Amino acid sequence: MSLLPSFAGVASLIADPARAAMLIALIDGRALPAGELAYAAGITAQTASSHLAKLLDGGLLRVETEGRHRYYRLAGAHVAQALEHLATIRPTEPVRRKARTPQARELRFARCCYDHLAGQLGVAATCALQEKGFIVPAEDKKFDVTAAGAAWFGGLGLDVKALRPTRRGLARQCLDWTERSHHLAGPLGVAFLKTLCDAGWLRRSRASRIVQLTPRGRLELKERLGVEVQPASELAG
Amino acid sequence: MSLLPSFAGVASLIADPARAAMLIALIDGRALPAGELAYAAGITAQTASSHLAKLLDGGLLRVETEGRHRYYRLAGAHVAQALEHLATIRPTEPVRRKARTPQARELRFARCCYDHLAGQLGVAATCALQEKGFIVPAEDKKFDVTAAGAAWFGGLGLDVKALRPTRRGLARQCLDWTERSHHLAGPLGVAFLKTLCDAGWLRRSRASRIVQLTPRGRLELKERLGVEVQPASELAG
DNA sequence: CGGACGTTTCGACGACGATCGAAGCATATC
DNA sequence: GATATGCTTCGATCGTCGTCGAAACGTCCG
Repeated sequence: MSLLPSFAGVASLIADPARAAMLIALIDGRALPAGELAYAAGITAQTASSHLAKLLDGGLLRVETEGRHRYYRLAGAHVAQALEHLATIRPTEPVRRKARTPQARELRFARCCYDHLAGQLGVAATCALQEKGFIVPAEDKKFDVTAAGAAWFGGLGLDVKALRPTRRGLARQCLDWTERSHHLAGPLGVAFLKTLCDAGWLRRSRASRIVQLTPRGRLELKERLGVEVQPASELAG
Repeated sequence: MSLLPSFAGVASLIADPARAAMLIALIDGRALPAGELAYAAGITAQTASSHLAKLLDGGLLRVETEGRHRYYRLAGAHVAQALEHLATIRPTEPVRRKARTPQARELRFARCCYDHLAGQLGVAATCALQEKGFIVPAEDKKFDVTAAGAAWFGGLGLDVKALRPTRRGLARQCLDWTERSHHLAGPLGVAFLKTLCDAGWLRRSRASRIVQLTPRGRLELKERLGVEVQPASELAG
């Protein structure tokens, strides 16, 4: 009866490895041209074009034409969320730990998700903020910022009151890809990452989504938040 | 980089219509035997068995053997969440409204989901119950029944106090497929549908899951709940 | 035990769809 | 205009997977 066209249909769109690779490449919200997505998926331009058309129809992507390029991006945050939730499902068997590339390791350690901090560092920081009572989980996947929290952010030069909440609130809980936990997102999350970068605690890579923790940043995070992390290079993987 | 090997794999498990139907049948957390799932998906027992084995491997289902039955259920709340988020993705385009068969139209208008009311009518009624303050959304996808609500149900001859809550509560929020919203489920939902049928407001079809709204029912629902709906036969699509 | 029932395994068939080569369009560059 | 580049459409091939019939396995019941 096909009462659920969207459901299985959407899943089948994600099910193809090539399409999944493209979606993953787009998950941080960037817009990429078709050719680059083809490269990311390891397929020819023709095949990629066909896939992109399907994802477009399926409501997973949006596209903007600019000159002779066509830039594709996720249709919205709800798509990113759905993808992230999908990733929480794992095969039951103890999946053999694959040896990760150094890059993958760094990416897992700290990266930007849209414009906020994600990865082990992002989750650790968010946990610490909660433990200190600076932010508290609220309904609808949001965080409330406490008075103490506003003061603490202020000490970093981040004026919480100056931030303009979007329709979805000031601070949101964003499910973390690799860590299976939440990290800080929303306008506060964006400002937080920017503040930490400006202060020289973090460094964003230009080419990828990797975020590096500087020695200075490591020290400050430990002192101010009690967050103690190993740099990516020392992680087992 | 294959940071998420299981990603496309999990999606492909959901992508099959038969498997999707089984997952949907399980989305409220109940455990169902293989045969019933086969029936729900409209396939033979052999085929269903193969699908169930895959879903099991994929970490989407758990199973408990009891006598000669095998009861399958979702592997956890995270699976249900992922499924629901998937359902939020819709084709962008007001996809050319397919001419639905009269049956599909009726099914979309009102049907029973297990033993409670679903479809446009189910969602409308549930929304009205919330607006009137008779039920309020609670944690863990449950509804709480207010004192006013208990009184209102009592006026219908439905004694809320006489209902025995299951382990999952007295009233639950069940995701509605076609309407992309929640409707009332759980013991209260079951009793509600039964009461409305007994009162002659609704009529359940014996062969299918279609539920018909009688003229009397239409009038009563409008007066008592402020619910105003068009009968299925007058709907456009 | 023997028969009924629920479930799984095996094998074969058939259809859907992912893929790429070749060609067609559109835009940019000279 | 002519040519290169980025992307899409068309057509054909091929592998994969969903499907069911037949049969085996296990449990319940008389």
